[in-house]
Amino acid sequence: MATTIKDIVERTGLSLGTVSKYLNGVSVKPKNKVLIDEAVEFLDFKVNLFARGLRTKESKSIGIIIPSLELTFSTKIVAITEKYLAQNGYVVMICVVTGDEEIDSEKLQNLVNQSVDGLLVIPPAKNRFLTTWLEKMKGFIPVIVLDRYLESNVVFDHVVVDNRQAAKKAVTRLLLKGHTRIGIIAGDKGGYTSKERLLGYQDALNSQGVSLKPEYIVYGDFSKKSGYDACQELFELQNVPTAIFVTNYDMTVGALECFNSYQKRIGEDISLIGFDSAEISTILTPKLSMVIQPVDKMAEFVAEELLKAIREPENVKSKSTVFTCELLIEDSIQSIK
Amino acid sequence: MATTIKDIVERTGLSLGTVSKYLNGVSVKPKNKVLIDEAVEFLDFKVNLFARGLRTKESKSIGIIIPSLELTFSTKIVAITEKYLAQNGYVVMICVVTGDEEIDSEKLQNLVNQSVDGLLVIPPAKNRFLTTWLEKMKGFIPVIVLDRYLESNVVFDHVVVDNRQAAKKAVTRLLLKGHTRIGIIAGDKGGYTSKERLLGYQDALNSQGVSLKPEYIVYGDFSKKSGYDACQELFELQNVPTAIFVTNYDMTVGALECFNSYQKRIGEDISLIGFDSAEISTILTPKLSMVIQPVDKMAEFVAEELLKAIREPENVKSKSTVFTCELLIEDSIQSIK
DNA sequence: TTGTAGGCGTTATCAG
DNA sequence: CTGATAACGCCTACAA
Repeated sequence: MATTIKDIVERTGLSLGTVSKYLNGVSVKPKNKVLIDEAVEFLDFKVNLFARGLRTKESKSIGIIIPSLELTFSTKIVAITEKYLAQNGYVVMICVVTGDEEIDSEKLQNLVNQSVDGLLVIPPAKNRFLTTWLEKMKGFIPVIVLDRYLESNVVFDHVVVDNRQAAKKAVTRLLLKGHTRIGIIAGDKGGYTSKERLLGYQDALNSQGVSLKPEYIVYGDFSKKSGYDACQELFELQNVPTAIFVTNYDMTVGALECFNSYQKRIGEDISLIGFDSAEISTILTPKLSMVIQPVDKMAEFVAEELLKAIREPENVKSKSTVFTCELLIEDSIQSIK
Repeated sequence: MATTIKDIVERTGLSLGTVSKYLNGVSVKPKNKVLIDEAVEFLDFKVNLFARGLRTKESKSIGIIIPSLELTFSTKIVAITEKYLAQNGYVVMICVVTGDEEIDSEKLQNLVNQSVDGLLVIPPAKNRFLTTWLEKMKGFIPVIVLDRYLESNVVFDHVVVDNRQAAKKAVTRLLLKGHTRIGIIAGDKGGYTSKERLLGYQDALNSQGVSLKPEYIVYGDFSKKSGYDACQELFELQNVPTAIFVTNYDMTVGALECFNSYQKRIGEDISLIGFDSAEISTILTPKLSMVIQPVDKMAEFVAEELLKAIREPENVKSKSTVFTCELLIEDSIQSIK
């Protein structure tokens, strides 16, 4: 392995400084340029990032902290940012956090030990520990937080979606189709995203003058299983809702399974709107209506933002950026006759 | 940032060597132990992996090379290995390769520049370039190849699934239900996985004495769209098959969309067996029959294997490990009356 | 534009 | 068991 700058020096007869400088973009005599290029090629030279990092403190790597890789949302964010960052010479390190402090603290430790140049974070529902950890990190490297706000006195750079508006739009659509008994499968009671989506639900009811029935609000925890359970709860009400709004992807899958178990037909028996992934929509009969987050745009935005922050740390100001969701309407919602 | 061993030295009055050794597990006087521990705690010392790496050549990181993050198979492998490796102090770097030589070569370059300690590879269909690149790497760090064999004179450590057997089992099941007009949506013509699964299909027909009809074999490229197109092709045959076997996840999704477009009912109109993901199975009505790869087991196995290879490079021998798929039977296949 | 030399934070060797 | 000292490979003043 290991051909070093010294080898280049030997082959070219130039000095260490000159070679190093050229390798870092400082201009040298055209003749030497050719000389070095040839040597680099011939010796198959690669910089040793350890040595470079020891001096520069830069690792050319980005840490991505996510709650799971089994959620299309996180996965897509990773996929797209990886592509973008790679184009700029960065490598992406994955760190899946669970919310369990003991496990997470060690993993985060490993990550920061690698001296990542920046952090992209999709916080899990339970993020107390992560938040305080990030507060410490923020002093040293850029941190961008995606998807949900962190409850912290420190101001982070946030990129989120207009959850409340999106939920309102979805539920309003149901109302306009004549539904009044509308169930909502909300996320965990405390969570920001969860709260916002629930507020949107209430907004919609309010603005259409439909009264809120508490039994139609069921809480899950954004997991598939909780979606199933919540859906079941709704099915077993005296007055089963005529439409259900599920507020994230996994719970949508859970609810669909529940529809299956109870042999309820989507649309015909009960209308359904899900969240997040268009892909799942198209394989169902009828197709599923969905609130779609602009994941691609968001991912590209955060990647750009992060690179900017790394390159020009001086003029970074933490701000909130809000993206708008789209409503995909299919036959899974039908009019009440 | 940056508290270094020197700071510990200052605080404890010990020497650099002693502190470093203790930090690396060499035993020291109990009294000094306490002293160092206290200082580490107090000063919040963290090793600088740049400096360490410069000496040891180890980065405590693993590179994972995958064709996509949007395939459950790859994603799951990443998720599970990340968990396992993290427990052992390793960090995971993602590198998505496309098959496009120009892009890939740069990304792979970045990855190896990070001096990863090992490589976990799920090769894309087009892997000529990757293969020659891996051949070079194999001399320096452990490489484990997952999912498909590489066509190379160099012997790699391979972990695959009994594709042929699995396909045979699936198709046999269809035959036993009385189907004789069985379509197969195969992957790309050249690919290893693709070929094996097709061979299994042929095995099944042969062993049941059913003659092979070429028009029932349609090739895709393992992408969703190609699954749709292939399925369409089958639908438009004079003699539409009574059952279809789709040979990977994405094409299964594509085929399902096609069923939707053509208003074909799964099971009732045409029986269907898909590949890979149990999750998708349960949200459909009727549930989808599937060939299920033991992803979890495989992932854990490769992670262990890789760590072993890193720790004891001396007694590594490249071998092939084959895992067995399971057949999940649901109502998406029905008997021919 | 080029060359020289010092140091980044660790580990490893070798005496003590 | 402990302590000094020399690398590891690169960048970056500074001087030429």
